[in-house]
Amino acid sequence: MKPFENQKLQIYNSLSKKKEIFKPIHDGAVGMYVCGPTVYSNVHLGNCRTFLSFDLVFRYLKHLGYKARYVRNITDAGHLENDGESGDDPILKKAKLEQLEPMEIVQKYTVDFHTVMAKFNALPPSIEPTATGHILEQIEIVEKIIAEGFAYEKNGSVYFDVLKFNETNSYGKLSGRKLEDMIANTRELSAQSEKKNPQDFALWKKAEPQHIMRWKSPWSEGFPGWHLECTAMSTKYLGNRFDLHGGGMDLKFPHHECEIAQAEACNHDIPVNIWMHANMLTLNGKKMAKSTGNFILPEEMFSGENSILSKAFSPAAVKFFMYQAHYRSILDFSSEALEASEKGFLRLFEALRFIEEIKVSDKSTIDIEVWLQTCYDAMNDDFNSPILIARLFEAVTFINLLKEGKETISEKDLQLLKQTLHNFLFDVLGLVNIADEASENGDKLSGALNLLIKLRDQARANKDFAASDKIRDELMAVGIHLKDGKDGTSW
RNA sequence: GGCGUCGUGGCCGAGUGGCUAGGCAGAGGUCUGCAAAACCUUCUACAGCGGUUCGAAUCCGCUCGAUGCCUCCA
Repeated sequence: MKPFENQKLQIYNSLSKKKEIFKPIHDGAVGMYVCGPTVYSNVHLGNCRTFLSFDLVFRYLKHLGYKARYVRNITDAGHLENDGESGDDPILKKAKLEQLEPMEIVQKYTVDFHTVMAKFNALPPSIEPTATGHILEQIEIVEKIIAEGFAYEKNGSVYFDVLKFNETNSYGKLSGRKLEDMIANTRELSAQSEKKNPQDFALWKKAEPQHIMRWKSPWSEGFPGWHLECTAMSTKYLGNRFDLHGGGMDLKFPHHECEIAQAEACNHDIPVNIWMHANMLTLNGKKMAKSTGNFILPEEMFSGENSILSKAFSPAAVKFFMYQAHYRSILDFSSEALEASEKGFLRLFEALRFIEEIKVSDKSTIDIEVWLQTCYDAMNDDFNSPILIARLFEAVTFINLLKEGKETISEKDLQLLKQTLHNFLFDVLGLVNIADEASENGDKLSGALNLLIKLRDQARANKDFAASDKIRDELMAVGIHLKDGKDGTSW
C-alpha cells in the first residue's frame, strides 16, 4: 500500500559492519540468495529460525513493492567432511548407515524440509536450485579460477590458492580475519596434505573408490568443494553482482568468505552488496546442533512430544516467539519463554476479532497514520520485528479502548487500521490466524456455540447460575473460553 | 591459543549519549451474579570496577561470566 520509494529501508551489512540504506542494483528489483539446508537429516528448529528470518526479509521486500527474486539452494551433494584420507561427505555416510541410495535420502529430507517450512507458512523461494543439478556450472567456475591463476590441481583435486588471491584481493574481510594471523595460528598440518597452504580450500575433490556420489571433470572423477555450489547458483540466477546474500551466522567463516574469494577470482567483481547473517537459536544456552544432540525438531514442537516442552505449540506461535527477538540476536529457547510469548500471540489475534465490534464515529481520537508509520519505521530499521510487534500490541490497546467506547475512530481510519494489521500480521510476519486454522469446522461450531450461549444467557437471566456455570465450565473443559462483555458473550 | 559477540527489572526481550519499548508473570482498581477477559494504575532494570561527559544501560579501559567461529554446521 505504501510505495517503496517512501520507505527508507536500512539493512545491517555484515561486510561493512553497519546499517546501510538499501538501494537495489536495479530499481525496484531485488536479488536475494540464502544458503539453504543440507538435506541429510531432518531440519531442526535452529535451522528453521534462519529460514524464517529470511522469510521475513523476503516478505517485507515484497510488501514494499519490490520485485524480489529469492534463491535458496538445497545442498544435496554434501560437503566435504575433511580433506584427509576418509573424505566422506555426510550424505554418503548416512547412506551407508541406512543402506539407501544417496538421492533417496536427499529426497526424503527435502520433502521433510518443505513440509516443515509450509507449516510455518514460509513462502517458497523463487528458485530452489540443487547442488547436484549444477555440477557443470561448478566445473566451469573451477576452470575460470584456474585460468585466472588462483587455483592449482594436485592428484586430480583442485585447490583455491588463498595466499595468491590475497596478494591482489583481501581474504578475510567478511569475517574480520587476517591471513597472517590465520597462518600464525595454524596447527600442525598433516604431512601428506596436497594443499600448498592450510588455508587453501578444495574446489574439486577427487573421489575415493568407495565414494558413490561422483561426477566426471577435467581433473578427475569426483565432486565439487563445499563452497562452490553457492557461488555457481547465486551468480547463475542473480548475476555476478547481486543485492543480498544471507545465511546463518555460522556460515560467515569459512563458507561465505570462500564464496567471496571464488566470485572475485573469476568475475573480478564484488559478488554481493549486502551480507546478512541471522543469529542462532540456542537451547540450554548453547547452539542447536545435530552433532551434539542439543536440538529440538519442529514436529516435536507441534506435537509437544519432547520432555523439555510443557505442551504443544502451533507453528504460528513458534514463529511469533522467534520474531519477538531480532534476527541478529541470539535467542534462547525454553518452554517457559514460548508459553509467555504464546499468550501474547493469542491476545493479539483476539483483538483482531474484537475489531469487528468497533462502532465508527465522525472523527478519530487516535492518529492511525502516525501509528502506521511507526510500524514501517520498525521494519525499516533492519527488519526490527520485536519493535513491530510492540507496535502491534499498541494497536491491541487501541482496539480495546475503541470497543469500550473510550476512544473513537472514523470509518476511514478503521479501515486503515484493519488493513495495516492484516498487512503486517499476515503478509509481512506471515502468521496464520488461529481462528482460520480451525475454520473448516468453524461455521458449524459457532452455530452450536451461539445456541449454548443463548441457553446460558436465559439461565443467567433467570439467575440459574448453577446451569450457566455448568455450560461455561464444560466448554472450558474442552478448551472453549466464554467471556462476558458489555455487549454479550463471546468465545 | 587466535578473531568476534553478548551480559537489561521475577522471566523473555527491544533500545546506543538526555525522552514510557513490548510481551509474560505479580499487586491494586473499574467492570461482573461469580469468574474470565478487557481497560486503568503500579512494581521499573541495565554484570562489576574505573574513566570521558553538564549528563552513560548506551562511548573508552580493565575484571568477571556466557557464547560463536577457527572442522560439516542455519
